[in-house]
Amino acid sequence: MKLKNSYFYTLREDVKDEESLSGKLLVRSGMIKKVGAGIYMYLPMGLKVLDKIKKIVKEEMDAAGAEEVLMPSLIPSEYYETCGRIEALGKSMFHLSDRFDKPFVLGPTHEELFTIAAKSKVNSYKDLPFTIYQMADKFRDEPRPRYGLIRVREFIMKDAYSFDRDEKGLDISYNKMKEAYNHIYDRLKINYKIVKADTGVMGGSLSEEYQAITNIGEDVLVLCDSCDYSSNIEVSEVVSKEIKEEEKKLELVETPNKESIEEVSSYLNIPKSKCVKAMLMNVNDELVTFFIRGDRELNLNKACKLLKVSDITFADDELISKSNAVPGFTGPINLNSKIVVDREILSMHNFCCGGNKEGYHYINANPKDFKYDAFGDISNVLEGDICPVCGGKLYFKKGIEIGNLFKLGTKYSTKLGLTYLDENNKSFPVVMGCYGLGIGRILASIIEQNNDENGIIFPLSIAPYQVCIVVIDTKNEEQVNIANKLYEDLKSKGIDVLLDDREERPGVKFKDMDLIGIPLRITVGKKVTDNIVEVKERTNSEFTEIKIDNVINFVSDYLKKH
RNA sequence: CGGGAAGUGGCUCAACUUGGUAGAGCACUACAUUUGGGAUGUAGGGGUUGCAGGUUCAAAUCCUGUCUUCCCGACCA
Repeated sequence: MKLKNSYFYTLREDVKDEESLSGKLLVRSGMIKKVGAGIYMYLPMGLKVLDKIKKIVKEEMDAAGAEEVLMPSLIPSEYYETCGRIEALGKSMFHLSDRFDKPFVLGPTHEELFTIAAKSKVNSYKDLPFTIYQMADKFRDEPRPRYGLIRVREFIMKDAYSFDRDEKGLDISYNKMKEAYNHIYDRLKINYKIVKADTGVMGGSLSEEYQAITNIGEDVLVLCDSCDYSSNIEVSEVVSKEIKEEEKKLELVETPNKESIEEVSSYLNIPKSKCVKAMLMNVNDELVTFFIRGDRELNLNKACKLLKVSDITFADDELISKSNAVPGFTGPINLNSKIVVDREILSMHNFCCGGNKEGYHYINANPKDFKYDAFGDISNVLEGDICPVCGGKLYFKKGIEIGNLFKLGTKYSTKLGLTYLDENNKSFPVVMGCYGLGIGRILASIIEQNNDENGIIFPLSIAPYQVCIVVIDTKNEEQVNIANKLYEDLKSKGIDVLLDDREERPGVKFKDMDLIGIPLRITVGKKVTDNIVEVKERTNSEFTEIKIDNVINFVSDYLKKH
């Protein structure tokens, strides 16, 4: 592509609309433009990168034997009713209706349609297994779109679905996809981790996430310093060691105006880990008090699962007033509300907790001192906790979820009647897996991971152009001719090349080429009279002088090596 | 939805506190001098100050409402 007479533009300053690094760089480099919160246009340079990511994904999907299809985005609501997902997906679905008031949704995820597609094909066990996928827009009414392309409301997702006769088959299909994903993220040069995760609204038994490691990450990844344990904090198991000690006598002590764990702990000089804190919550309009160790946080995801509910919120004053709980001084002893305790509490001794009386806490409380309705692992892991696998020490990293794998099982096939007949003419539901990956989010993650003060540093595999040629003096005919010749020659070799022939000062062109992250730059300047041009890598401040005749070979070799 | 911040030429901001009819930098146009890391000078073009209402002789500025965007919390690729 030649930049003169092209749409290409860049901005010299950050826009105030974007806070994330990748968002700023994408907008400044003219790759995307915001239309509304979480809605963006992809402009030529950005689309070029997007297409390269898509191409890699497609190549690996095809290599894994998956076949591409395309599902609609506009879908009659009834398709989502069968599996109860209008309810499950709730407000995150965009609803609309046609002129006859028939309800439609914009597809937020496509398990149902893929299951229905599979029904057309599957009758016998001989029709299995197979995997189909698509690369299409998804629409989700996010509560809070943010961070540029990282959390948007309309996005391109590659979603694949595997269909097998049994769990064993699913394992094979699943692992094939996992391998394909590994190839994809390796080729994209992403620094990622695979972590265990929650199955969420998709349902099923196992979920693993591909997480790009970045500081802007929305997820906390729990990793172990001595084994390869890795898990999203939302499902990471808390393992605590019981410290045996002799039980002392329960005592109610005065703690005037000391409400928070922080205050109580320092007032009584008891470590936070020897305090128990109460979380007064609303579970289906019933007050439930959760008790966890003072230095931990309640994990709502785990709590919901334990109680088999979909939502837990903070209780309001009215709900709290129905019990004898005193906010700031709530403890499990003689509390008349439903009580759920973290199982860790049951192995603690002589701890401090609220006295259910304004200005009082108990010390030396023990599990035998109170009753509870349920217990389980309901709090978040802390850094330094014990690894549930090897006993090593856990530490955290932040990540952005850029892909995931689900073992769906038979949730959708059962509800939608996707069954096959086995060798004995017996009918069974098909066992499904689903595999998603966000194209735009991958783009954003790569930029989050690869940049410097001059802009984006794209890996060769997805750079909009592999090589750019900058003409220093566009009025110098010789320079222009040489640059054009190099451009044509590189192009004829199938190399993705960009010619900056704009009538701009050299500095402007250098800055722009750096900003958009082109890996290799050829500068055509004064030395053309000696048959010399310069070649420079985006990541290197040094350049190499090269005979014009050798440029093609040099570039070809470079691309082969990297 | 709760909490915080902000909407002024294409972009970044000033003027708002203390009402008097909008200004700078970048970008753009023309000319000149420049030309290897976002040039300089001169002269220009471009804004119903998010929208609607109100107060006032007079509103970017004060008041009310409303919309939008960003940031912090519950969702997810």
